[in-house]
Amino acid sequence: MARRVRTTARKKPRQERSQATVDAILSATARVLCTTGYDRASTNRIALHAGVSIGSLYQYFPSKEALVAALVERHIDQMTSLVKTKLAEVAATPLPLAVRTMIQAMFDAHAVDPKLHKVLIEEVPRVGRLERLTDVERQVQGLVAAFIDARRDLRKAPAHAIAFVLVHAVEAVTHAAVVDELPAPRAQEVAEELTHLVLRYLSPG
Amino acid sequence: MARRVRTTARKKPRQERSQATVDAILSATARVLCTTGYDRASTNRIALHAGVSIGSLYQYFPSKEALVAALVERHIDQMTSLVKTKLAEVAATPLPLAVRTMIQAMFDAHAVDPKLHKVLIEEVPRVGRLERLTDVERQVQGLVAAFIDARRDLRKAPAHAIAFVLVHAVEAVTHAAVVDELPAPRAQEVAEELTHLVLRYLSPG
DNA sequence: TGAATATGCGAGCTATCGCTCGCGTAGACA
DNA sequence: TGTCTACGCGAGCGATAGCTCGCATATTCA
Repeated sequence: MARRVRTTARKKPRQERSQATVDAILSATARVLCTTGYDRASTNRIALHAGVSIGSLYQYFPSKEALVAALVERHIDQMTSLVKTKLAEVAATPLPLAVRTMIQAMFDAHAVDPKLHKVLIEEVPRVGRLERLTDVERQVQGLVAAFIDARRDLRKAPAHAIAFVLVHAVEAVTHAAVVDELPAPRAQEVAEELTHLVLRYLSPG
Repeated sequence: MARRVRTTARKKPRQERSQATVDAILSATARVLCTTGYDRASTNRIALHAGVSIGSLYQYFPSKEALVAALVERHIDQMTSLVKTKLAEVAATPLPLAVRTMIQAMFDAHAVDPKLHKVLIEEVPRVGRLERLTDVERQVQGLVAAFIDARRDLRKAPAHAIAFVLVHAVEAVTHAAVVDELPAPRAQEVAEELTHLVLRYLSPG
């Protein structure tokens, strides 16, 4: 157990069927992670659930770490692409609308695959390639800091500090609302309170 | 590996030396968790680092889960006792001071053992007895909700929603500041911004 | 059609895991 | 001092982990 050697890709799929195999493996990884948790999610079990031999799995993913890293990548892309496009869209809109939209986008992003997100955040060790999980937050922080710098209608304070507080606060509340599986009306209340929190915080008054 | 059977205590230490053994085991668990991560932290390795035989370890902790649960308990107690006493202290003080004090208390609580806290939050699977980790948050939320209800000088909104947003926001920002190992001046900035965030949010204006 | 290549297979290797159990030793009490 | 019990020990068990490797089958292309 736990040898963690090769983390780079091993072989690239050239034919259609092999691409299907790769997809099946990744999907199975997500399913098994959700149902059994990280340390019970053995590569053998994943291969079994994917309807693929363990040999095939290791033909495309050189290690368990690489496998999970690939899944993380896929999941992160799905979430961030959603948030990034929204952020670009609202760059020039009035602040209240912009904030409301972004918070909704955060909720939507977390709704992509809440259970997987939970496992990825709460159980996957952030070593090696898996560190990307934390990288993304920094990346988003940068974008938000830029967004804040570009605005003159906000209270003045170090943009990096504002971004730090804002990103983590919004992320955490959204995450908690989704992970705690709040019923829709409660979630709605929380989303509104969160919007309120951010708007009050940013207004120069 | 991974049998997870007995989770209740096995034997209670009666003599002094055995209490020392238990302490050594718990401390070693914390150290090994921090240095190797959760899934590399085997019971054998922990016993080794504690200078104790694997047999002795299992004399006091019936399973790895129980061992980690005990450590979680100890860590949580250290953190929450600090926060709870402060919360009681400031119950009747003016809001700005109360908030400032509580946020400082949160930073202090996270400073108790940041690395352990990080591992406990990010890697330990929340199954069985380990769920207590999430229980605490709900508990704190209740206390804060009560605190809010007791005050008439705040904006009116469902106390539970306010508490939800507040607790998760403050927790996340504090946690991030400590885990990211922000240099002191940056941390100070963040703490001030966080205070600002909360005060703005709570003021009725 | 046949050679070359891409893909798929799974028995099984080694390492390590969580944990047991039989036995030796230190301290308490008579 | 002898007896009883709390405490400590560590070889080693069964299970399972991550992963390899030799071989079978499907596909491409000449």
